[in-house]
Amino acid sequence: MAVSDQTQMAVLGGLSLAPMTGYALREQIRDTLGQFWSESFGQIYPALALLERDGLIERRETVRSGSSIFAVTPGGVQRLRELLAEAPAPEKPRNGLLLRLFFGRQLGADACRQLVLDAQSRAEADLAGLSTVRSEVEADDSADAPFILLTVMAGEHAARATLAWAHDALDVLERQAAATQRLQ
Amino acid sequence: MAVSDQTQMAVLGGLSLAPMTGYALREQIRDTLGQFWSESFGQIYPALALLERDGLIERRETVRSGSSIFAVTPGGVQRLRELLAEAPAPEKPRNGLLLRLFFGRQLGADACRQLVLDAQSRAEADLAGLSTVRSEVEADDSADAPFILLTVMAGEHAARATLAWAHDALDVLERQAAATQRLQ
DNA sequence: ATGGGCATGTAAGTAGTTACATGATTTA
DNA sequence: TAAATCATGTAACTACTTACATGCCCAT
Repeated sequence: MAVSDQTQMAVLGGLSLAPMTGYALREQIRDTLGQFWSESFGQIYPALALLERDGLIERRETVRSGSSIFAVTPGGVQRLRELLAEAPAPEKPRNGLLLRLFFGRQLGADACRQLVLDAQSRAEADLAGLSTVRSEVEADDSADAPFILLTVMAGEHAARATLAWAHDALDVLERQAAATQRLQ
Repeated sequence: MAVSDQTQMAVLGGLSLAPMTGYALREQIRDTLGQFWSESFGQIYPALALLERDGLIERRETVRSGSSIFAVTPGGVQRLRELLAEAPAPEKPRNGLLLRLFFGRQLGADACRQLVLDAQSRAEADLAGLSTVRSEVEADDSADAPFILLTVMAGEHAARATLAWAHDALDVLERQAAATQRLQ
């Protein structure tokens, strides 16, 4: 199956930070890129096979039989730069939360309120997690650190925006509930 | 082909606001839900066929031959409420901008700067568009309006967060460029 | 020795997009 | 009357996920 440019970019990029196994790469993507990117096993291994075939990554032996460390070759770095330079694909958003709120009249104000509270909790948890990541990134003086910090900052701003929105949204829902009650 | 619950929800929801043709529904989804939802023709028509088969929507004749207005039936409203009550599917994020910035060391600080500036422009445009939408929603005294307002507010908070982040990010990139220059 | 985590890979299925084909109606 | 727009629908394709199959290695 064809492997998309997007997936190749994530795989080459991940391996460019440090050579590792496919398994470790998947954990790396889930744990450090998870806030804004996702790849599944079913994408990663075919991508590794393709990139190896094209000489963009190479397999290094490990002590453990049946496993290998993948490292980006000079050609792979070149390819990564080309991929990164492509314009980001326009996103096709699918925000289940906002879709439900949009049709909130059918869902009911109480359920909407609960959805907002859930989003609030998630944003609080994200913010806590990001503060840990920020400390790590700030302690890291590698050349990658300043760029990684940009993505941490994006997560923080987004989470704080969610908290501020949740506050306003609960306000609207409360006033709306009060107005509905008056009509009854 | 199977039509996902998500698509059925968007289609039923859209038609619940007002009966319309499939074509108009697609425009409605693109123009009013576009900030947080997307559906393509290839999904909408099969969904309409399925929902009609199940008696959840009905086809009303129009003057124009070969076209029909679709309206939600009582059973369709019931189904919509069930779908809305399902927990939102966890998002699989794919933010091409943040992925590129994460590997910004390979992309280069100048290109990163340009990406941030582009995001800033888009956020400004979004904010301007949303202020128009907000006026419309505030003037609308239908029962749907307060819920639609919640999604408008979410868009506004997200856009303002992007602007604030862009400011900080340009700062980081500038300081980083200055630091790099000192080393040369 | 066995259960759990590390590791690689494939197959089947799902979801969604794009491009195409067709025709009606309106408008310039 | 020609072009643009409204309208419906399908087929081929792309991308991605999930579940499964397999085996290694370490700790208990």
